[in-house]
Amino acid sequence: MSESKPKFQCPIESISSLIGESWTLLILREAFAGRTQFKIFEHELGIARNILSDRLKKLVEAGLLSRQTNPEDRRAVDYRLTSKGKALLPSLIVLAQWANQHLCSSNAGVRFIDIESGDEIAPVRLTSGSGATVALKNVRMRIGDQLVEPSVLRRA
Amino acid sequence: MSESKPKFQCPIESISSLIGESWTLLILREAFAGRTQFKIFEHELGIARNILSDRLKKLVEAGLLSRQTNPEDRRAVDYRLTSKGKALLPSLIVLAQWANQHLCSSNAGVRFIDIESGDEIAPVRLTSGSGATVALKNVRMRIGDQLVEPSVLRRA
DNA sequence: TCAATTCGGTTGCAAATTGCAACACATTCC
DNA sequence: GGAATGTGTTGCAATTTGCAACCGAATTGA
Repeated sequence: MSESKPKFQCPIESISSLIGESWTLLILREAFAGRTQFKIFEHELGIARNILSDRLKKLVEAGLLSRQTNPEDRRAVDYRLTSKGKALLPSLIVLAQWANQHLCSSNAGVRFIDIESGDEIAPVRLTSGSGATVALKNVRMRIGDQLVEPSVLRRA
Repeated sequence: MSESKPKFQCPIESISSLIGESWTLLILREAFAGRTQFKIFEHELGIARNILSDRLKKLVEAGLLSRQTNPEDRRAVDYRLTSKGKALLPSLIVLAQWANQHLCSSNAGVRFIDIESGDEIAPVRLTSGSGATVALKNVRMRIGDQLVEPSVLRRA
């Protein structure tokens, strides 16, 4: 009764079970900002320790973070982004770009820059196989081999 | 005691308060798939009606969805993506691309295509101002005017 | 025309999740 | 050795979610 579409394993659904949980996206932000320690996560986020513990465990299980005792202080633990976790950075950037444009009036928020050029990462473009830019209105969702309604972007 | 960084309004934080809530991302998926009715959302997602009601209200308040009585059946309500909501599509696509690559073993999930070319939307690239591709390892987070630790992408 | 059905909610209550504070265990510092 | 630190865990209160029953307005249909 709870699943009406068991046919396809949906990527949005699977990622939703990760970042759709409270705190997880913010923990990832901290990880991308270079934070690795439990104590730092706790302090930066103001999150309850049991919840932080739970989220870190889940992120490790999901393979986004690695958990390793800090060699210099064996009380401490380093939570580091795995390559799988790092691969999520573009998502974070696109989300931040959207939020900077549509939610945060001031532009003082988090930004992402290319250390080689010093430039800020440019607004992400959707492209087709040929590399041509694809306009939002020309994007359709395909589920399995079936196109969903073209009415999605009809009205405001 | 809960906020240690009140200086900057963080875009990740603001978007986390939206899509970091259970169901919201899935509701948006359904909206992008062209669904507009309460009853359909409920049926497709298997979500409790009070929660669905709450989430739709929040999405309308946040300006991602518009709420309009259906002119043909005045019992029904159309929830439609606003332009602000539509602008979130690239985020959804990038998240889905990540999940398709890193979470969903089978490639049978949701996909996004360009109706002009018929091609699937290509993997999103990060670019600098000049349009050159930026490698993940060259991306740094900037908070306000301060670069955060360069150690982020150090080890696996 | 008037009863039954549908749509989009709301309400009350049980179950699950989150937050808080205290505790525990190993390591490190002094 | 004793105190402090880092990373948890545990128990309990508060909040959120899920479920089922109810409700009013609009529609259907006999």
